[in-house]
Amino acid sequence: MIPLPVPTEEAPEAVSAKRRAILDAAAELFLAQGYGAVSMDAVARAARVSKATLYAHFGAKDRLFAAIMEAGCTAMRQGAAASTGSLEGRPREALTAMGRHWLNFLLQPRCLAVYRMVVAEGPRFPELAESFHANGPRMTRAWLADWIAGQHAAGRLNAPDPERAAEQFLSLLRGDVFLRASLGLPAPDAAAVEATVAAAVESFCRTYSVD
Amino acid sequence: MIPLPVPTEEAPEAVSAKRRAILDAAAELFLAQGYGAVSMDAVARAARVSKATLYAHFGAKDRLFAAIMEAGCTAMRQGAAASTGSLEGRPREALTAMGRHWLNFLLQPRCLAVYRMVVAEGPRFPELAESFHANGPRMTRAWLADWIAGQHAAGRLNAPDPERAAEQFLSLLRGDVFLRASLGLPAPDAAAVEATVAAAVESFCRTYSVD
DNA sequence: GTCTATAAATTGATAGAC
DNA sequence: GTCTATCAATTTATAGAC
Repeated sequence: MIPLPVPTEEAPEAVSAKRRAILDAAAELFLAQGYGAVSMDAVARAARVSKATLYAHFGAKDRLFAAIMEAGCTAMRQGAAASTGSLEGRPREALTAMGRHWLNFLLQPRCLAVYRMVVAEGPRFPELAESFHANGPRMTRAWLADWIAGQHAAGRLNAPDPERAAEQFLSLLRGDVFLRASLGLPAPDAAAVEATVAAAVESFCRTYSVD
Repeated sequence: MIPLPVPTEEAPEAVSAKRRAILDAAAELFLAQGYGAVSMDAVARAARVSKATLYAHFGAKDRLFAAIMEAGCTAMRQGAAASTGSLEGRPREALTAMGRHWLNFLLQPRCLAVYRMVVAEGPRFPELAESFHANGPRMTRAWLADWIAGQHAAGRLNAPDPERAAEQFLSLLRGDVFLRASLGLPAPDAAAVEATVAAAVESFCRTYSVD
């Protein structure tokens, strides 16, 4: 399981302690309670900083929020890279390992919180939704499609449309487990996750294996 | 066949005109802007009603919101019923018709808004998330699984685990199209929708057709 | 039931001292 | 850069008249 790094936009050395405290506190509050429910007062209190300091670093509430979420999108990309990087061996084994890795990444509370915020505040922050999709789902699919294309060329898979095949595998992986988790319903147990991965791999292989 | 519950919308006669106006105005505002961004003042203004009247009917903001969203969940069930009700004929044709219907339903602005609100406010309204999942995804899957089980028994499909098969078909249907739409990104065109449905049906049939 | 008017608290944001 | 103190606007919610 990949630990989702604490959202950090700037190099730790270059960030003052106050700014770091603000970013940490704001990330925790925003991701837990949403944009509208968090006041600048609450952020200042949690960061043990005055409101004036808060506004000295980030000019407005929406700019602070955007900074937090942008960092969250960057973290998404790291998770995607870690998952797709594990594509080795024959298709069935490679997909099982990658699928297990990716789904467990998606189900992390931090990752779910980022997803929830992007869905919730998409209309208010359009560029945030685009950044999230580009760094998360689109990038993962591109990497997976690239691997599938290689397997197709090598004759180990029969997938003339790698992008579509990648999309389908990732959709199968999310399944009801991710849907429930994104709604905040009780977390699924490890067996449910494993069963979803196994079923996704089985379905994918039946669809795209060489006959 | 699972009994098809009749949508329980409040009888129009039993609802006063003011209450109706409040519900309509609040639904439009909440679904468009979210819980935190909508003030009771704005609802009263949009419904052409005083705030005191608003509070006479619904004691507090969260109760009004809950009423709106509960109605939204009921609407989900209607959409699910309409989609799964069209399962007729041979598997491939039935699934194509049902899939097209269901995905187009999911992509409606109203449906997306409900989904977005449930995801966003799930932590604040836990019973809302449960109601949404029960009336939407879970019910659709149950109906589809029931149909799949019938096809399996009739020897037209090979799906020993109908619940899993139904989950996979619905996951394939959502695909990237629904993901993008839920994030508020530019709406997909009809061709993309149709291609997703066709690919889902193709994949499902390869996985679960009788050999 | 419905309204006008207002209470009481909180919000995002700033001025000015150090 | 950081603080205390405060502004003006807005928030949820409620009295009291009709």
